[in-house]
Amino acid sequence: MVAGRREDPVWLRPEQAPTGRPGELSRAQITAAAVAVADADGLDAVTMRRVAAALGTGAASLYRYVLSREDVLDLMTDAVAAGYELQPPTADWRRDLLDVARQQRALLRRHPWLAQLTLVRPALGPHGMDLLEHVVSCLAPVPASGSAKLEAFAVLTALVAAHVQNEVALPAAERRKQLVSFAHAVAAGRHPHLAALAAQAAPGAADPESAFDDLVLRVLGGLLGA
Amino acid sequence: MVAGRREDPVWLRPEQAPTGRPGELSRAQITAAAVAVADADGLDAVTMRRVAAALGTGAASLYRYVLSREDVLDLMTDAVAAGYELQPPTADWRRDLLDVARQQRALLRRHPWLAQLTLVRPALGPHGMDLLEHVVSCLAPVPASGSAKLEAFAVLTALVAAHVQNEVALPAAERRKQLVSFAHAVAAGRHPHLAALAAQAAPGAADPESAFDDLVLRVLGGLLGA
DNA sequence: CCCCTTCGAGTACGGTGTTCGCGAGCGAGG
DNA sequence: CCTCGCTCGCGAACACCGTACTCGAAGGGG
Repeated sequence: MVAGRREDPVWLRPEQAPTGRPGELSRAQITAAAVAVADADGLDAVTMRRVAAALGTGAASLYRYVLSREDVLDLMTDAVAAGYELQPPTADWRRDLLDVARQQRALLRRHPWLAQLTLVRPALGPHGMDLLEHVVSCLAPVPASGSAKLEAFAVLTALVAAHVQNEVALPAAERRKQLVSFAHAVAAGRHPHLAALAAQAAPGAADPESAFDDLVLRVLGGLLGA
Repeated sequence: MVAGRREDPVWLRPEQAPTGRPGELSRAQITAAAVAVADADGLDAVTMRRVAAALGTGAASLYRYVLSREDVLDLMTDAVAAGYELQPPTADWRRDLLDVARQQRALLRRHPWLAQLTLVRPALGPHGMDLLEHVVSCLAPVPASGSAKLEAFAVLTALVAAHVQNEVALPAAERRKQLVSFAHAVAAGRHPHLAALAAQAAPGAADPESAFDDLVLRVLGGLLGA
């Protein structure tokens, strides 16, 4: 029960050795520095050297606190998850989960790199577990199997992350490529239904907040029964 | 109208110059080699040097056919999308879209790296456009706005990709970490609802095929009306 | 046939994550 | 109080990576 096996998640490994010279840094500091770098210059800018420089130390020093760069990414994910303000469940689980989704969207918009991380490297640290506990507790009155509830959590998370990624976290060049491809396909004439869709035009794009709410509620309804 | 601007997607740029010495390779060959490497050793193994080596050439040569490594990834995505066997729409759009989702799942399982790519770098090449056209045509009788249909396509794609990623495309070490974290959270006792869920146990996990079908149909129902 | 253009690819550059080795520093045991 | 054993900090090094430059070589249209 001493914990700390190399293949365990970061959060279960002891941060410091119990004996010897104590460290000058902490995982919390490393995590904060990494988040700051990612916020400023994106996820690719989160290199060991860069994070270390932000802390005024050398890259190799970080490995005293962390096993790999992926550990840093996991820590970043959970650090942001600490930002949820979980309200006690009400009688209306749809409202409760919509609130969670809205908070997730807000966090993802504040940290655009998180969308990619959530999608490609789903990590559940302590704060992620708290979030999951909260969601499951909100769903207590819903007559669905436990696995269905876990699935709902996973789907909701992925849905919001993908949504925000399309909203803000995709490089402008990528979005431009999509548009050009679409326009080209329409112009080529071999995609009549797409052409019809394009002709129908986007009707001013209703306010994105309520569109998001609507999307989440629809998916939730489908997942967990009307 | 000559096409070929540097910021256009790969598929719109001419593959070869119209004059001068013709190339010995082709984008198709490069794409096939890259897919083979990814199938064998994962997406991270798809390096310019490795793909070039598989073709018996040098890394720098690939840049005669491709602007960057990201171009190669886009080509890989669309190459797999060529594998869809799109049936003519029936009267039952739910069945039609479920068929698409099943095919997508099968393709993703055959090429596990694609899940990550789809989630993090959604690319719509010619075959992707054909797929989108097909989905939209299946949805013709559905009374929903065009943007709602596009949204449904995006959600469906992301949903299936995330699902397959959790099924097969996540490294065993990652899945293990999730389990350990979960068990640890339950054992710590501060997550009663999670503990209840764990106690309730997974009831033999019903056959994953029908679970997938069920998930897709539920989400579709929520998205596009009962 | 020749020349212009493109192709092939060796070499090089600046970067990455990670390991090694070693001196420095701290805390505990005698 | 001193010393021993440990850990920490971190410069240097390794094996790669994506990509730019720069040639000589090679093929096809005039």
